[in-house]
Amino acid sequence: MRQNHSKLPAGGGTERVTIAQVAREAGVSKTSVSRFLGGEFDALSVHLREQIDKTITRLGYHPSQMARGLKGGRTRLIGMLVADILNPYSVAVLHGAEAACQKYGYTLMLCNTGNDEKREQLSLAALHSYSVEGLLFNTQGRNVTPLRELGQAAFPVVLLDRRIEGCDFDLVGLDNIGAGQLATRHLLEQGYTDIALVVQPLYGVSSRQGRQNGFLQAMATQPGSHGETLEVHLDQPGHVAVVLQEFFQRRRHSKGRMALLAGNGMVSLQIALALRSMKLKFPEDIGLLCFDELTWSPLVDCGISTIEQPTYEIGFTAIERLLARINGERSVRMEILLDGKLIKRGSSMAGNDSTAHSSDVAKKSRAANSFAPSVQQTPV
Amino acid sequence: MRQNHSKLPAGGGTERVTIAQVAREAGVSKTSVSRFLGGEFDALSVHLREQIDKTITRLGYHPSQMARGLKGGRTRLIGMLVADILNPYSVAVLHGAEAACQKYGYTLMLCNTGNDEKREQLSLAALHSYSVEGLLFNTQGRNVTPLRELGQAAFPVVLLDRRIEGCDFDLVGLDNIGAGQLATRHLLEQGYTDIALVVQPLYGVSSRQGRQNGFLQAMATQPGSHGETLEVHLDQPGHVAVVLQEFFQRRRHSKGRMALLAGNGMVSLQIALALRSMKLKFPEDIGLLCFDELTWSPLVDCGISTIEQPTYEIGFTAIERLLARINGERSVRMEILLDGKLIKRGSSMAGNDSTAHSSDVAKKSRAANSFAPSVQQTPV
DNA sequence: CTGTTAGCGCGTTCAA
DNA sequence: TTGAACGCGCTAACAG
Repeated sequence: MRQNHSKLPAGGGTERVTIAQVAREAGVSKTSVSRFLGGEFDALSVHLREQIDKTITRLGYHPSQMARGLKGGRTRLIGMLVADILNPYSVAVLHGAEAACQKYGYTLMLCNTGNDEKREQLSLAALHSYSVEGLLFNTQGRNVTPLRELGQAAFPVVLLDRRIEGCDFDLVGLDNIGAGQLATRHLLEQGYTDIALVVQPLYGVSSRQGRQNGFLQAMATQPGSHGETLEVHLDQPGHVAVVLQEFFQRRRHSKGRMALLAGNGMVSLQIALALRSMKLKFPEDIGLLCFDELTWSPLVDCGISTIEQPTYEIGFTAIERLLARINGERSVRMEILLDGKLIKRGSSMAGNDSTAHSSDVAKKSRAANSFAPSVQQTPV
Repeated sequence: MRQNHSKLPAGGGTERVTIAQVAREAGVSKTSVSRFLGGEFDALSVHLREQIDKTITRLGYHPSQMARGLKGGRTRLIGMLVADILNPYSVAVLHGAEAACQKYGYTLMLCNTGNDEKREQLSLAALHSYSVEGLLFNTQGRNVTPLRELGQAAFPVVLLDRRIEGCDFDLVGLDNIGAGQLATRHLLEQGYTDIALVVQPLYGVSSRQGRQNGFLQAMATQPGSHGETLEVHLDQPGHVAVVLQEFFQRRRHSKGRMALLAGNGMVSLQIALALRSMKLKFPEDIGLLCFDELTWSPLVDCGISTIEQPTYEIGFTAIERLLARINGERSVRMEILLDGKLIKRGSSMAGNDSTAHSSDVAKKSRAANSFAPSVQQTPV
């Protein structure tokens, strides 16, 4: 009888050890084992406890979360919807979120929507079908009807980075306005007066709008400075170069010093590629400051100054917020905005009286072959 | 009676629509609904079919995968264990894997082990407890006992990138030997004769060993050339700089032209940082070729030459392989090795008679402040 | 073609 | 303290 617990009875498949087997071998009832698992030790005699403990480890028993979830709804599953897994920001946040899940005994179900509404819907349905206890959400705010339903049902959802119109979910992200101001002030202090914020289409994306607001507010404090927002489409190769080119031409009569403020990591990359194709160097020709600290930020030319987001913390905190909701917290909507950190590098430090002014930049950029050839494309 | 299907009966919680409700409202039995879901249309009258279809959409019914899995073991869940989610290679593979999962109607449960054995064990147990149908595995090959058990139980597992001693799981990854040769031959053709392969500790990691083998084989074809392998610890800040320094000193009497071959993306980053801290430029001072194409490869100085891996395809293929096993394929162990692609950029193209030779490099590197200060640390 | 019945592995009453 | 019995939502035999 002692050798009867072979793990490979017949066919190749792993036979699951069930609570019933444990109970039988330990000579107790299923309930006792269940209680043991649930930590209700005060309802078990010491003898039983030991007996069960031994049997469990001997058989290598692991309770089935499936069955467990089926009963009480505690699946210990959290779904995460990511807009674009190729976006380093998303991955960095994912890193923190996964760590938190592991800490609190949850498991992450990951879906990448690739910025596709349809896949978003499908993923949402899939996650729902597994009875995830909550959702971490980071996607385009388009077509929010399914989201609204979740909201009405008081289903636990925490938004990452972007607010969504008409949904009162908790949000964890960056203090975008503050970060926008921080970035802009730094550029102004360095003597830049012609500054362009380069972003992907603002269309209702609250984080982008927040950064723009911060940017505009800070610009407004400096009379005589000129600030404008450039929208670029990252899915159109070479578009960034064209937009920059136009900007340079437009400002060719300006006496001011020029700088670019990249709205996020993916824009940064495209800007860096575009500038290179135009043979423009920073900070000599133009200043540059980018949202999102990336591994390669220190590496390009004299190093790119950045606004670093506490991505790991954002992900970790978001999960904690979500767990609070899952555990029944009913307080009003919460918004946790963490601070960005300015990392100064060469790209924004031209010194106070460098050579190049707007007119020079325009000339130079015209001279170079303008339309960025073979720019490596990284979809939005 | 028609208005009776409210989704929010009482409390805030989302009440799940069950198959029983659908059956009741449609006036049929649960079995019929189940058959409908399972696509057994030939066992249903047209009338029933329509009735069920309507009721399902009206109620917004979604079958519970939990309950479904509990019964037949088809959870449509796949677990993925990632060694380090901060490693761009892992993320790129994840991207492909997730896409494949979505295509085939599976959902991915993601665990990041952070190269920690303990977390690996825990994650394995967690995934098992959810009855994942298969496992995508990419981690250190240490402590493989739990893996072996899975192997004996014929549990579907596909290995990513690295083979594991004593386990006969399918593998999808790069043709490392071929890629190593490809890389080395390119450097030799460009006139480099003193080449160092810089890798993280080889310790049983088959992919690293494969690349080294390819490297050594290619070096052996070129008499008079010198090749050596440098092991670096990425978790020790500045270690790369020290190792390179020592290499330069060791080769200071050589007449040959020097090049570095980075063993993966994370090593590339540290090498680039180290060279910069030593004020060494490529390709003037030293040639550089890196495994793993990264978004920033074209951006650093004159651009870094790379060996690009078909990461998306690796992830996608791995899932397909796994599904084949899940669906009962019993053929012998398979190894799918995809080809790397050489992307030539400035860092390996010094032209045939550039200035710098080993002796100069040694001198120059000594002159600069050698111990990389404040090197941004990115753990292994 | 269709419905009835019996579990899947577990948590949770309710008695003993 | 312990155990028997029921049900979670679903699928799969087995009848009709």
